Amino acid sequence: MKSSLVAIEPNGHFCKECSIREFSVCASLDAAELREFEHLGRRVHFTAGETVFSEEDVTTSFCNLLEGVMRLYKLLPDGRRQILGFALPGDFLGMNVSGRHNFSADAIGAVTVCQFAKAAFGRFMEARPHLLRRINELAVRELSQARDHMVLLGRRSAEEKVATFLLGWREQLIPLNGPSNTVPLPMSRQDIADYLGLTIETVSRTFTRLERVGVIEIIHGGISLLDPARAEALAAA
Amino acid sequence: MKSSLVAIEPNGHFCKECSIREFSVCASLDAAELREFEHLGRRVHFTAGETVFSEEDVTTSFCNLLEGVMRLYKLLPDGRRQILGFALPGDFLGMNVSGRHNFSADAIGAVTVCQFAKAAFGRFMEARPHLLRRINELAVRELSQARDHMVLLGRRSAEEKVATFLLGWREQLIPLNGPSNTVPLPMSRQDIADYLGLTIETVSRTFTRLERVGVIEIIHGGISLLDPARAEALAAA
DNA sequence: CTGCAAAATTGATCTGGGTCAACTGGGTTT
DNA sequence: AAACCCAGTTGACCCAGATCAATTTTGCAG
Repeated sequence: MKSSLVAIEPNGHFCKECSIREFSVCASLDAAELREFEHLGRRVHFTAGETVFSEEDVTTSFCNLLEGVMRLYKLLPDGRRQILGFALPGDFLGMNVSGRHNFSADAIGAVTVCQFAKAAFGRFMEARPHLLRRINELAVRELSQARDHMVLLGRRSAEEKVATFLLGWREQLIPLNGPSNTVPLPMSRQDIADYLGLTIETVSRTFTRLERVGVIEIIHGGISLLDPARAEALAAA
Repeated sequence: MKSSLVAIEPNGHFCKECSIREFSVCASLDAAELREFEHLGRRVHFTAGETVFSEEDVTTSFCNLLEGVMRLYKLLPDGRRQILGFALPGDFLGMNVSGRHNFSADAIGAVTVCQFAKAAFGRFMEARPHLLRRINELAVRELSQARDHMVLLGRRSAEEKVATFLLGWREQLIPLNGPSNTVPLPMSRQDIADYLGLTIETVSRTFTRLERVGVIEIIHGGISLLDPARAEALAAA
């Protein structure tokens, strides 16, 4: 699980060709700034299950997810896990106020990130309020998602949780893959359970029930959303 | 419940005498800026149970809580409620990215806020990156709290939830009242239940149980924390 | 003080989702 | 192709916390 051997590419990378440039923090930078910016970041690869950073680690760098999916989570001392969310390409990770990460992040499958030394990034941002504004915008959006998730965790039934998750995940994938009723689920059932505050068995049973009533079809590596309207209704949106 | 008659003070208010200046966003402003800033805000009073703003309302103003306690919450269509948190003096409310509030806020008891027109505040902030930085810092701190609360809602037992809440609320009150084992609880049992994802009966029973084992004493308008160490242990921090 | 309504507590019972355990099936190793 | 592994599914049973139903307590208005 621990990140042991990590490939770091030599710094021959150009932001202007970056696939996520228009989604991420970098979207706020102009051509001249990008040229300076690309010297700050270096691409780093992780394989399935590797930990990119851990809660309570001192934050030495921020990172921008380029490829792959990550799970963001917190652990209780006795090992109970709550997954806070799944990160997708374009997500910017590492902002905090204490100087330490306040959650952990693992690669689900292969992952590439663009890593920035905290100090250098901070200096670069110092003189560029538009970058700060962009980061603030992302933080506020994330807060809004966190609030929605609190409602889900505190007040929704298992079936509502699963339906809400499937619809929300489909939504999250739109900027990457375009809209589709075929929803890939790269994370395990255990990950889904820990995201929804359920057990793996309850998630599995709920999937089967949703399939039996014709709302979804369980396919290899994901689900197919057969009846989105019905799913919306079950989600009690 | 709806805010009907609201007292608005004439604008004879000076920031430099404001009780929360050093805690809140205003902490980032210098004397000259404060003089300009104080023309933007106006004090508004609310009485117990009044709604300060509602989810989905277009955001026309931000506000800074000056006195009193507020509950911040979201409702599901069928009336289930999740309280996201309790706001205390110094808290800055209203930041969002969609132009609409993404939660509702009620006064618990009498409340005074310092209200800023969104446009004017935005213009003021435009030229002052340090204010933006301060707001970002508050957003990031709030995100961290939201993540902790997700863990509580998704993975903790009723007893852990209640113990965690009491300790957390005591902590939150320190900047206002100083440290104390006498913890006022201005919110109702129902509010606590909706904050913790429990029912009012479970909260009540858990309080009684904690009292029976000598961890707390239930007093008028709050509790007294008799055995903080034991409470920490029950909270499974 | 009296009467009433809202908030809180307590008890009895029920149930959604957890726990424990067995089984299935696809993928990998030998 | 046999042996194994591990994620996922399914079934049987259980229990923490919800629900339902009285009380009891508190806060106030008259």
